[in-house]
Amino acid sequence: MKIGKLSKRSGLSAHTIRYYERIGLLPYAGRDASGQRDYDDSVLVWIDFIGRLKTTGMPIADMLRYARLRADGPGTERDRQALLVAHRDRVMADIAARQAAVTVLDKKIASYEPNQSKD
Amino acid sequence: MKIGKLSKRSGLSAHTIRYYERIGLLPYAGRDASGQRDYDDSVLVWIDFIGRLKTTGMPIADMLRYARLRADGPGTERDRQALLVAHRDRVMADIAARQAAVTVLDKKIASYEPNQSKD
DNA sequence: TCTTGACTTGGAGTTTACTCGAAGCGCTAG
DNA sequence: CTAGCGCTTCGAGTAAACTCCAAGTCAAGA
Repeated sequence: MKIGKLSKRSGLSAHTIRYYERIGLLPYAGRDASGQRDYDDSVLVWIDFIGRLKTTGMPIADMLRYARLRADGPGTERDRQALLVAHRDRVMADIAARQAAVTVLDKKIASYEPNQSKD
Repeated sequence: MKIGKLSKRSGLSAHTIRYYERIGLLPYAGRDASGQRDYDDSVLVWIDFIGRLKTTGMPIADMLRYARLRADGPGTERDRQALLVAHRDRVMADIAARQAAVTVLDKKIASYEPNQSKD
């Protein structure tokens, strides 16, 4: 699969895919005879995972640390787990803060309601 | 209250407070005899509210639109409500996406657990 | 054969939201 | 009375994460 196809399938722009490769967030893709990147489906799994990290607000620098541990292979599992646990805890706190904010928003929204039921 | 005190009480830096005033997110503060900003407590309520909007990822441009409607006074309630409702819906979708991501993270975290209970 | 469109690289530009610096003025504690 | 802190304005600088551009290559279809 070439970069255009991967772009469509992953939802990332071709620009972004090259950028991610450049900074090391995506593994260096093999090139075909004419120098174009050639991907197999397995990269989609990784892109989906880093997409989850991104959705939850992890900075690229942290994703890179995870990616490097992963690339270092066996022996790094504990570190990888610790990294994810710390992140998950931050995410849960963040979700709680957003939910609290929604409560405030809901009150404000209700306050704009013409109070039609006074009985 | 001067800017230093407000900074401590609001959690925003003095720089940020001036920046917010400059762009119109905070109302133009009255100055005392020597030209220094003088605040009363009511501004804290507004700062708290825009803090909620910020927590939920609203861009400053959108907060500005809300702030302007608010400044325009009566007659804009419907627009303000609509703006907040649209935002709240986005926030709820966002929270759901984060929660789904946490589920994925939890699975990944569990997969790093040395599987000690096999029975 | 010619053209079209996707691809390559390196580097520059963009957006958002701050964040800081410079130069200067005024209140207050020692 | 003077040192120093906190304030003023305006403008420049920063960080993150893309996003785009220029110049060139390559393969496939009319």
